[in-house]
Amino acid sequence: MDILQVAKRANVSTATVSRVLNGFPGVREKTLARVRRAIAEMNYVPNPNARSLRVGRTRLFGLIVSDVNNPFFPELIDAFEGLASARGIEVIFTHTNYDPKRLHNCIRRMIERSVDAIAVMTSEVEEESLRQATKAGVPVVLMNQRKLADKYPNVLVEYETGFREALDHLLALGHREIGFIAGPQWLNSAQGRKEAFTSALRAHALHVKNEWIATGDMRVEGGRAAMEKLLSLKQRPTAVLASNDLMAVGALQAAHAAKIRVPRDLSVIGFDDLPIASMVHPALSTIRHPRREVAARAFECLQQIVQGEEIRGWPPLQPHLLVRDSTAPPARLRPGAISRR
Amino acid sequence: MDILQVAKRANVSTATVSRVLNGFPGVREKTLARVRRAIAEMNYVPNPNARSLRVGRTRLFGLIVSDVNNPFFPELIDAFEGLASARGIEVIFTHTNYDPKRLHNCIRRMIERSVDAIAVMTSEVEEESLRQATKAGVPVVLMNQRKLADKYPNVLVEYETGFREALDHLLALGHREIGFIAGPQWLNSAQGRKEAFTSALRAHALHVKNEWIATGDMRVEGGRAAMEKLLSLKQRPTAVLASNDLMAVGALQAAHAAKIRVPRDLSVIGFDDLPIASMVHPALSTIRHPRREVAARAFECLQQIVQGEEIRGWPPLQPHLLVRDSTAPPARLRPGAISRR
DNA sequence: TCAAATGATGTAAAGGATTACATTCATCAC
DNA sequence: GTGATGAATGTAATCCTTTACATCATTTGA
Repeated sequence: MDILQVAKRANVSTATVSRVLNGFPGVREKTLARVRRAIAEMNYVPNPNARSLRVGRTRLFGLIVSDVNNPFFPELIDAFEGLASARGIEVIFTHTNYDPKRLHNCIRRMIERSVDAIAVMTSEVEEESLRQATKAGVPVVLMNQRKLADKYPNVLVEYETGFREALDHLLALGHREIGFIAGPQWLNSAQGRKEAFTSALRAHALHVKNEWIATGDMRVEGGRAAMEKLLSLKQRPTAVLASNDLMAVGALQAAHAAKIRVPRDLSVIGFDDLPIASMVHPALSTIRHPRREVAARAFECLQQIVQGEEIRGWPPLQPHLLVRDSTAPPARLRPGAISRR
Repeated sequence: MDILQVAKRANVSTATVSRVLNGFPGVREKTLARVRRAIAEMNYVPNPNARSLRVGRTRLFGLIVSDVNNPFFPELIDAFEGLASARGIEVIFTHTNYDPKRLHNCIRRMIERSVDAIAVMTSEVEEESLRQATKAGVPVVLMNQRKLADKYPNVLVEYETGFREALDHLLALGHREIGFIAGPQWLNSAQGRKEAFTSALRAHALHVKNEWIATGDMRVEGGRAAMEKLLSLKQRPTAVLASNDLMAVGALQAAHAAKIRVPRDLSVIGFDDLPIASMVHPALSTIRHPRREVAARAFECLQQIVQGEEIRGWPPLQPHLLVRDSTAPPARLRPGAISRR
């Protein structure tokens, strides 16, 4: 079942079979048919290792994310994999569990597998790890790594747009006291989100009130704790934005536990639009992170580099607000009081 | 940067370098050191294609799931991938989106990539698709496909145990009227779960009341609709089990919308223990599906087959009940009434 | 001391495709 | 009829590693 058998059966040389296989022009119609039939009859499939060995390309892309278990990623993976498979490219896939050391390993492994390109869709990236890829001649694309934006192709997402829309919405509802649940500032993405939030605040001529910014761990638990802190304040915000949906869900839980009703007594807005955002009660208003588009751009970008095309620069992607049920006009009660109807 | 360069630098033959690379015994200590140094200095990595071409094994496993976006799967993927990478095996990963035709494709693609083995962790499996793999000599392992259990290695999960525990719990709380939200019966897994439920009911000497079995689509929306149906009954159950957590979440939403408080007025138990189960309010009591163990067994099984070992038969895995906040003693009110304290 | 056994290393074939270059054959112009 | 042209096909080198077998050096046993 190698190409030679097919060649024999079709009474041609291996070269001709190869030409048919790869759609090269200049094979007579009749020969073509004969070869095709032979291929079909033997249901022959070419050996990808032999092919890659010779050609130097594997049609294999690497995809690295932070954490499969984080519901942010599945959609991104899905989109990336879908595009790849439509183009006959296979994806090998790993995750770092947020550990930069593991990123190093992941990249090494992928290079050893001689992937054609790597999409590093993690929140944290150390340049050192990327250098391996550069050295090995494997193109890389990153997600939202502004610090490395001039050195590596980068799919950018303009968080600020999302926050502005969220603030527009809250202001329109009448909110003026707006809190924020940030993530740990050593986390790249968390830092970016916080900066985007404060920047959006200023753009709306609101000033940043530090005690209204609590910090969580980007997970549900941390969001709950952060919200508890905000709720314990003498004067507390009437609306709270969270850096991600998981923390927003935690915030909802904290509010519920404190018998503060969302959205009547408090408005909450998340970020990302995870599937859970629409499953919790009340359904969470949130800023949709365009992760399918991120995946698509990342893929396309790699594809272009691999094919030696000019890589196109894109404007950053824009996240947009999705209004669901967790926002309403503020209660305007005296500070600390709890609405009972 | 091929093995010959390394050989030259270390003043040995390519055979010796290969021996060092693959940890074969019988290389003198000194030579070994020399070769190692050469490898390190040139930071040489062997070409996996050439290697696979020669050896006939790729150290590549395929993993096929139904749907990445279904929060059931990430943990399974995570576990599988973790085991693989610890053993120097890479995973190529696809999903069928519940479409048996795509399964066929997925398997074909993996065979074309000459993976060493395939884990088919989908709820639906058509034997026809598997035959490709058999024909190509690629071992396959399935998840919970009882119909194919004698033909293909199979990781079984005994749903019934979980349901029994759930019923034990509900009965102990005092429930006697127990409803069920089933999934579409053309879905393999949904059918299995329903059968397990009725069987568990009978094991507890409760009889199966057909109007208390509603059917959803295994998604949140379907769970909500099914629960609405159950709630509209004259005489309705005091507790409801759902075939999966997504539908249980939908059930929670329906109850909330109908101002029926869970668990005071109605107990709800899910199945799977998805991450959302602990995020919703009230935190969902559920039956934990041992999906990490499923992944581990699947992986181990494939590994054994690939290495030509005797494949071990395991007893089925047991799912267990996790009690959270969505179950409580029944209200014992007159039918249709709503508790107001 | 010598044959045999053992240990370390080397040589070269094999694995299956692609592809530069060579060849064949038909066609055409003159 | 002949040489040139171009289309179709073939030959064989190449990609890089593994590994059966060969070789050579050293040790062992009598």
